[in-house]
Amino acid sequence: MDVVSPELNSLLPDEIMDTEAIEDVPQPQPVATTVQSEPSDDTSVPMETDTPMVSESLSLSLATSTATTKTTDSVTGTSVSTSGLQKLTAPFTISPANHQIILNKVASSQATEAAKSVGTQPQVIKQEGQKLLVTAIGKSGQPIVLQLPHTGSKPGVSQTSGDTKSQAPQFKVVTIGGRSELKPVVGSASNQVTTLQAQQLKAVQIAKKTPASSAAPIKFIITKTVNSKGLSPQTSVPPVIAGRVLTQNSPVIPPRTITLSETHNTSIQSIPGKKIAISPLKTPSKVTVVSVASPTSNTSQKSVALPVNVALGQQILTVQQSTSASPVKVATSQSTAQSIKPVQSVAVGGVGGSQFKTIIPLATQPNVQQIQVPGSRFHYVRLVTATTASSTGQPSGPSTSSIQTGDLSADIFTVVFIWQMVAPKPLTSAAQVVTTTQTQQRLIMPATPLPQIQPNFTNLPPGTVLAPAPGGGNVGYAVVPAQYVTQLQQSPFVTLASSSGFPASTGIQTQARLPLNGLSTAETTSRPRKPCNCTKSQCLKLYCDCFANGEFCNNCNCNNCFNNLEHETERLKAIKTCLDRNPEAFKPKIGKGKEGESDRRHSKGCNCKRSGCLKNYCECYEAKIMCSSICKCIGCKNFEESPERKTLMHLADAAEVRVQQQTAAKTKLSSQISDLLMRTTPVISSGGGRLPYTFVTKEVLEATYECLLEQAKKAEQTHQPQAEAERMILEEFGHCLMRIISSAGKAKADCASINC
DNA sequence: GAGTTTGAAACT
DNA sequence: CAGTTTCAAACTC
Repeated sequence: MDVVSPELNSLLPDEIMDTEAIEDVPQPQPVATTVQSEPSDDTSVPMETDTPMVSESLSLSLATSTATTKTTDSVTGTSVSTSGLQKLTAPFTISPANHQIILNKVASSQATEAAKSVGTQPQVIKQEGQKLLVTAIGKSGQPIVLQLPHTGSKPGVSQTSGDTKSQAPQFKVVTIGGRSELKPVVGSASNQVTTLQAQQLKAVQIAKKTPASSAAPIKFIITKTVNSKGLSPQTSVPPVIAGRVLTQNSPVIPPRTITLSETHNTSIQSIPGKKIAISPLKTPSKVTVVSVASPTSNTSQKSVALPVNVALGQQILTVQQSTSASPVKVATSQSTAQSIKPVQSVAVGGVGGSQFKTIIPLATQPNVQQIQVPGSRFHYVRLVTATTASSTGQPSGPSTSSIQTGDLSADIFTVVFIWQMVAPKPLTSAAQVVTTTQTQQRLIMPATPLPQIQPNFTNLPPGTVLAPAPGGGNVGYAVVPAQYVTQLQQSPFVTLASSSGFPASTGIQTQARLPLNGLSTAETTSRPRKPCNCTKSQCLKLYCDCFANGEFCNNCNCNNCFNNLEHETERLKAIKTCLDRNPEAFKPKIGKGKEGESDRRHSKGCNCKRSGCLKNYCECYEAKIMCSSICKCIGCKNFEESPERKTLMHLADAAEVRVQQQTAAKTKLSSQISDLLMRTTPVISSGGGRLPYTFVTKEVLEATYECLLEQAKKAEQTHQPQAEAERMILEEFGHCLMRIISSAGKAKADCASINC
């Protein structure tokens, strides 16, 4: 494992926070209750934000950001509403030691302290001593610990704060934020089968400790919605099983994968991976979920797609399940997945449908968990050590999971940032990377030097780059290119699609998109990155755009390419070399300008001499920005008042308009031709608006031919020029076609009138 | 598609 | 840090 200098952290923020590169996912603006992350959080996450997306990026809010979150069962129509729910703008914290997942920002201590100040305990969902600590980022949120229930716990039982031993056999719907009553817990495993199959909804109840008494816990709702699609009625395994929490410490405990996610045509797969691809990336638009898996885990993981709405204090984590998810697979995977792997993964689907967050168990640490949270562009994952987690329970049934309030005492050692949600792809068994994207993904995983966790990172695959956060103490960062995930998925040994329980998403764009050179997200996402053509650099130098963008070469034309998983060592070395040479080598070149200057400018400026900075040789021009004072160009014409530039821009605009018009014309013509063919093509079946008869019959063709021939003869007799003759013939042909179409339409109408 | 131009990256 | 070389993309024909 390589640790890069703290400078790496400095380059992360810009890209991370550059939300322009993030694929646009509809995210409703939070109502007044939305909690904004504090800029001060940047201390732990040194990000330079070109756009004020901090809160959104860190937000786990998925389905709704409004104060009131309502989860409705698609089948039964039952709904659970939580008032005062807000976006949970908290990163995840994972405690490998105690299976704790803390959804909180680096400054989780702040939230924890705040919670303590009000006398509240972090809400914990425990399973056999495993805790999920969900805390709001920044100030107002109180940490919530989701502790997995013991197997023997009874369904529907709400856990009070401090009762870490009590176990809930199943997920419960818990409302957090002012509501004292607990939602009825979803039925037991057996019940869940029926209930879930019917309702396709799973609710996770999370009890929140109240400051004064645990009797009236504040609730936040975690609901799981399973897509009925593809769900076989005979399926013996209910989606609820997916949410089952098993004791990781137990050797026979099946790997736990809890997917709280929108399954929107996306597949989430948790694969026991041995590697984590972490590499410094250049652009913010890419976010890759990196899995830190134990090399020893070789069993299948269970994944559960859960729409989760988590309201914590004033913060809310909302996850809605998409309808496209295949619950059948989930159930299957869960039923099949058994105790071999100690991996827990939680996937949370957001409204956007393509976004996921995954918390993956780190290495062999039993406490490591995977969490996928869809719906949030930017995610935070922190790994913390939980000192109070209890792990004695045995996983009873697939449907048993409980949420308890519990103590949170953990040492933060690792922080994982995940942003740029993407459509999940099948994961490889060798890697625990969970998410894939239509857009580029990048995973930044801060790693802390805690000794107990350090061993885990030794299992990271080559290419992993870990960097300590500047002044972050025990917090560091690791950047992983989304491409890594893609490669893992493309690897021959990656075949979890069938076992993942999630349908493999189709049409997923494997090539990550970067807001390269300041291009907008739409620009970068609308067109695929050009394949490189490197011949001598082995794609391991910045000459290679793929490498420079932190991507693996994919479908490129390069020769002797080393920018792939097969040459991880070389790649890592090259990355280090580049970083040694220039710590900001992978930082976006287009950043924010000085005060009063343009919002975007080249970080280093160009050095053009002959192009006048009006050709794409110039990086400024290529990025569609003006040259700035830091440029060293000669004969620059790329400034605001430049007539050459204006002319060029006008020409470019005109050309673009022409292209658009041509495209539209082609589309229209194609549509017309298609429509014509539809009308004239003989159709046996009368469905789909097709004409029931064959109108272009042999007789029609012969008649048309006669007409055309007659027109030709007429032209010849009148000694018309060839061009005129052709025109006449074509004109006649057009008339023939019109008559055919007219006849066809009339015949169809007549047919319809007689109901044929 | 081949060859040229260009400027960033890499090297000295 | 400056000059030179290498490199791959952009551009031209």
